[in-house]
Amino acid sequence: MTREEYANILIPNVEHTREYYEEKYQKRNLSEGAMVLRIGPSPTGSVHIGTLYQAIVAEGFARQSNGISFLRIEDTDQKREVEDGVNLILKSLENYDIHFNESPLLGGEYGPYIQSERKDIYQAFVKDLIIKDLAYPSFLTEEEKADITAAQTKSKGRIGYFGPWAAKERAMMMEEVLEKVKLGIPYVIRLKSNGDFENKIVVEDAIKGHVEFPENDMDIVILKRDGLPTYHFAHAVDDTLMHTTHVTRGDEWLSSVPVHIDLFKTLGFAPPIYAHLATIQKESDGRRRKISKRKDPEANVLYYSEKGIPKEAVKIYLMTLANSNFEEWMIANPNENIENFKLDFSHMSTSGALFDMEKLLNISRNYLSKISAEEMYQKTLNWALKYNPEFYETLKKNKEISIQTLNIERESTKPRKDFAMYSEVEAGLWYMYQEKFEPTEYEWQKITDKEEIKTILNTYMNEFFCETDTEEEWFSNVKSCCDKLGYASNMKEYKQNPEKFKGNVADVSTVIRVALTSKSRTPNLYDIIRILGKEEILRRIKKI
RNA sequence: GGCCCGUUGGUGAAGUGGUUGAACACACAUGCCUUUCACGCAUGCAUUCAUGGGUUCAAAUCCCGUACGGGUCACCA
Repeated sequence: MTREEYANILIPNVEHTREYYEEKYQKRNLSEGAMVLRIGPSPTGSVHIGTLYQAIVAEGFARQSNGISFLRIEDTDQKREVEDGVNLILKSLENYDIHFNESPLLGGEYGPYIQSERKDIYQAFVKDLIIKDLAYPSFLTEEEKADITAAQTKSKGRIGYFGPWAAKERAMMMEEVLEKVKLGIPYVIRLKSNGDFENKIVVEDAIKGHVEFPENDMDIVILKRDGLPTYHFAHAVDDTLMHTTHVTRGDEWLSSVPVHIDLFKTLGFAPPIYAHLATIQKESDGRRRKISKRKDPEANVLYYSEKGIPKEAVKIYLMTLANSNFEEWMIANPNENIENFKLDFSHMSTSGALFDMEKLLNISRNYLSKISAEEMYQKTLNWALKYNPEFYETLKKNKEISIQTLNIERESTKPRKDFAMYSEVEAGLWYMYQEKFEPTEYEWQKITDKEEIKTILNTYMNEFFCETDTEEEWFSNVKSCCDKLGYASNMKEYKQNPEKFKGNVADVSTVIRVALTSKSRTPNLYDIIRILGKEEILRRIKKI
């Protein structure tokens, strides 16, 4: 029996050969320096913040080098796959305006872009390795594996399937193997590693720099019982056939690099450039760890949608984590599109950053303060449609007043920074709506005496209020009102002799403010008065 | 346990042997401005770069040890 016939029995029904696929996926025709990067999420649910981070990085490098970025769904673990997982990923990334050149939806010359649809490709390469005696079937049961690990732990040796531990199965005769196959004993295919643990290999990681490892000598599984490849094998085959130039991925993969180098060598491939990104971390109970979807709500990108944290802010924040010089660049180029920032591996952190919600919200506040009131309204409306239907209706009904209110002190060089999330907008707008103004309490400050409040409001409305006043006129009228009632209209004078006055202009303004809005903190009172209009003001004052 | 990576204020960090008395941003504190709030402005916040040694005229930067943190050692990615 030839090795080819042998391989055919071990991996039956493989349509094409390795040569066929190598011929099919020709080198990409790209300009000098063009980078090809990929992002390979598993369809295990909604997108992780780390996946978004990697997507931004991969897409950015590709775009800036006139290269290619593509999305490849890594669904070789069918147990973990969730319903509609592929769609969830596609939608979330689209929502963040990350545009790949190739993906399962867009297609492309190097597809399929879903690993489970590439089964034949992997098997063709595995078959080739078996023919060349570089891979072999392994019938090891769970118990046998556990026994090996136990023995290795006991003798304080290295853990894994290598050297003496693998010798027996490595040396198994074809006949013996075929007999087991005939009996229906399940098996996987393992790599027959030629590595030597005593040898050192050196890898130049684009981020971590010079890293030295012992050579891999583990006979790792390359094809699982279900006929699908392991991550390691799929990585070597796919990134070669898809002509990836730079593999960006989380640094939890760093210690797998020797395995991957071994695989590339055995397959006769040239390895790509690796760039291991530090993972985003989270601190809990005084310990740092990788941010996790299971434990940390903010690890899930859906969280930001729900809270109404703008996607633009999330992207900016992730950019500050990606490149330490990004923030400075952004301050120096306030009107530039962030996509024009040139990413650079040398400015990427080698150690994982703690996720900083405060910082994100600050970025968000700045971002939202700079967009137009119209845009702010529209974005809030979009958010509310999905997450706050009641507020959506109110917003829709009160479009003009909402935009006017959102515009208070906005179109200046130093706009207000009231909102970090769309979900906060309601708290800043409700008191402006006629039908919603049913305050449960008034936040009176220094002046709380009912009679005094009444006096102030009546005097102001009857003698000093004029609907057509400019802001200067308006405020000077407020001051006149103060003079009449024994309050200081000039703050400096008041500070010099506070005992000479009942209070000051701030106290009087506050009474008017609280009477009209129920709140002690609001944007500019003059603008609020203009927006509400005389009729509504009178109604609100009468209410008190 | 083996292997690997990391360690500069509360946080992200700049820093590549000598204008660093350690930038910048967030947070925090105080003050100023001010009709509230927000904005803005000013000041403060690491006598020191995990730690011990070494090299050097000179070290956060180079070398070695130690400690601590993280990752990995699956038919998961």
